[in-house]
Amino acid sequence: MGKQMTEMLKGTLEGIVIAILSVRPAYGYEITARLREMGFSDIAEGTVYALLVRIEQRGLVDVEKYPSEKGPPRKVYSLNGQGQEYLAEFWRTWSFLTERLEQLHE
Amino acid sequence: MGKQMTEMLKGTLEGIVIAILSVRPAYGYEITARLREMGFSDIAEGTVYALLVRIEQRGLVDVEKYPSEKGPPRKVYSLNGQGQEYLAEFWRTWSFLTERLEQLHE
DNA sequence: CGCCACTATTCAGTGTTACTATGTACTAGT
DNA sequence: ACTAGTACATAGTAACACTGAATAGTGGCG
Repeated sequence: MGKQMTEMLKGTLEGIVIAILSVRPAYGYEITARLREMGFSDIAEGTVYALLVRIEQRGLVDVEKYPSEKGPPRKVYSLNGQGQEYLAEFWRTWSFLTERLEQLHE
Repeated sequence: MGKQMTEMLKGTLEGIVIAILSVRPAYGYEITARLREMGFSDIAEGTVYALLVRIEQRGLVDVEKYPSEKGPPRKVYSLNGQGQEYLAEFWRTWSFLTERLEQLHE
């Protein structure tokens, strides 16, 4: 992945993952796969898991473990109230930024 | 400034400053002022100067010193060929990101 | 059985970036 | 002298995504 993308993802990847969770609960492996489908082909699994630990510690998501048919149990993350607030704030910040950048892009 | 904005600026602030320079050459103090006019009210001067040092070291800009009526000489930065390439790449990356996020935002 | 592929999570170490909080330096106005 | 405004610089910090590996469970194949 380009270095620019790496830097630009800082702050936005978190929002992206939380937006994914706002649709419906999901577990790490699944989220990674969905990101790849979206075109973020080079996001490492490790990156996603680290991010999930962070948002869990901040209390934005609730976690439950479910057995998996294949492999270790899944940790399923679901967005809670705080997470939804965070998401709303994320979209506000994002809109602010896109407006300024569109102006610059002419 | 919000923590979200701080993180989201990583990677984009550089692009914003370079986009500003693509319009016409400018010096640090001036760029800071322009950012504030744009609504980035809490971007510290130190942040901008550090960023300018970085992009100079990467060879994206040319630098010339001009005496100022008030205060120390101005370091005027102007975008060179490499900088323009970088800017083009920046817009491509930004477009990719906005497309995915708009999809998520529904 | 032993090996591989796929599923699923975790973690230590690294590099980059923006912020905080200063410090330096020059000029003009009071 | 003192203050305000202009202009640049920098050491230290926090946060984030990446690299590269390790661990663990299941099923299929030769």
